[in-house]
Amino acid sequence: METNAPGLLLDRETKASERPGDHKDELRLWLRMLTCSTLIETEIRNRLREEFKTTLPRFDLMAQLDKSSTGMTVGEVSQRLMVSNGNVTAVVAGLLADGLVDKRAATQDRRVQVLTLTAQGRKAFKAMAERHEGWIAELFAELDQQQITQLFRLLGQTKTSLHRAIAARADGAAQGDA
Amino acid sequence: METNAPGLLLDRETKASERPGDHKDELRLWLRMLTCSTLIETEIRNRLREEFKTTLPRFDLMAQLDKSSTGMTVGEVSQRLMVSNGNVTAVVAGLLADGLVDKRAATQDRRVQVLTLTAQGRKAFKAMAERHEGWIAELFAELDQQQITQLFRLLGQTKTSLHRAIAARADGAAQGDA
DNA sequence: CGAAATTATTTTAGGCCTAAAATAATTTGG
DNA sequence: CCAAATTATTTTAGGCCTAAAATAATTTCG
Repeated sequence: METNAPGLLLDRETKASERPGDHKDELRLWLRMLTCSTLIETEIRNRLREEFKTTLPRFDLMAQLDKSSTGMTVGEVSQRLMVSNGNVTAVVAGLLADGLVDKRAATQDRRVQVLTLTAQGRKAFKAMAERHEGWIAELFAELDQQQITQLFRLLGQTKTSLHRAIAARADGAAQGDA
Repeated sequence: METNAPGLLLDRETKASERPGDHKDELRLWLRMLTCSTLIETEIRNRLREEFKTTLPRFDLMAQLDKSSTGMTVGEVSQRLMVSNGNVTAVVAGLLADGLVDKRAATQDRRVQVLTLTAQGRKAFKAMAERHEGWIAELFAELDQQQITQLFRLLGQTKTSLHRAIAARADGAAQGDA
């Protein structure tokens, strides 16, 4: 059961109580998470390039559009992907040139550009998404279902913690501005 | 204790046994991990820019050099940071210009460029590293020591799984070449 | 109504990053 | 020895990404 026996792992990894003001564990955790993310991202980039001659940003953008039947605005895509508006504009330009995405001004508010996948885009995405899902499963293959669930849950708590810490600091900065 | 009561979370998240060939859980896990990494990375980039007028790649490169007393070659830094040699060359150019890093050809093998932090670079890094460690702790503040340890361990297993899957595919490709 | 403020997107300038080609130095094997 | 192969780094061309400024359209409110 791997019970965290005191005197073994814990002694070497978590003696926070003995080191007040020390936050090395959090740092090590972050570096390890970054390593995992980078390994996955790099591998997926390579495979997308080799098998589909495309890039991760393009794939990610198409994935967002694929989830929406009615199309999405530049701003919505930008928020979902956590990238700038200008970046969406640029990536969309490439997809437009390849006929994978359609862009048109909304009829009621002509500031807004609505993006949708073309039929070709939907077809291309479907093929890529299927392979992509398999690649991810391959990469996580050594984790069993329980570990996946556990990791998913811990990352959920991490996400909550991050959102709160980031919001708290943004509030502080806004206060400072006033 | 959050015991994973069947019928609640598990029913919605992990019915892999009922969906053969389905790998949605791994995909969701990856997307959540990516969200966490991106949130942290973006926040750290912003704080480094606002408080120290520097960038994450520069900070990361200085962090590597700081850990080495004798200096590191371009290739070693490139491997540790998981970026291309060319990228190291470019980032180092900026740090050289700012007097934070020193670069000199090794005496015994003049192909090799040895990088070290200057006194100014070490001092600047020390100040940033201290703040950086605090920021990371802040971001993970809502996780207790046990959750940190657990997450660290699960990510360790993930890392192993990733390395094996990536190596396996590289081997396959090498076979295919022969 | 119409000027000012707001909102959505694009443009611009600049840094990061990669793969592939080029350069430069060293090692190897005939 | 010396030509070929190898190794380390840099250069090049091009895509991604951001912040800030610019543009364009809509909304608000006096």
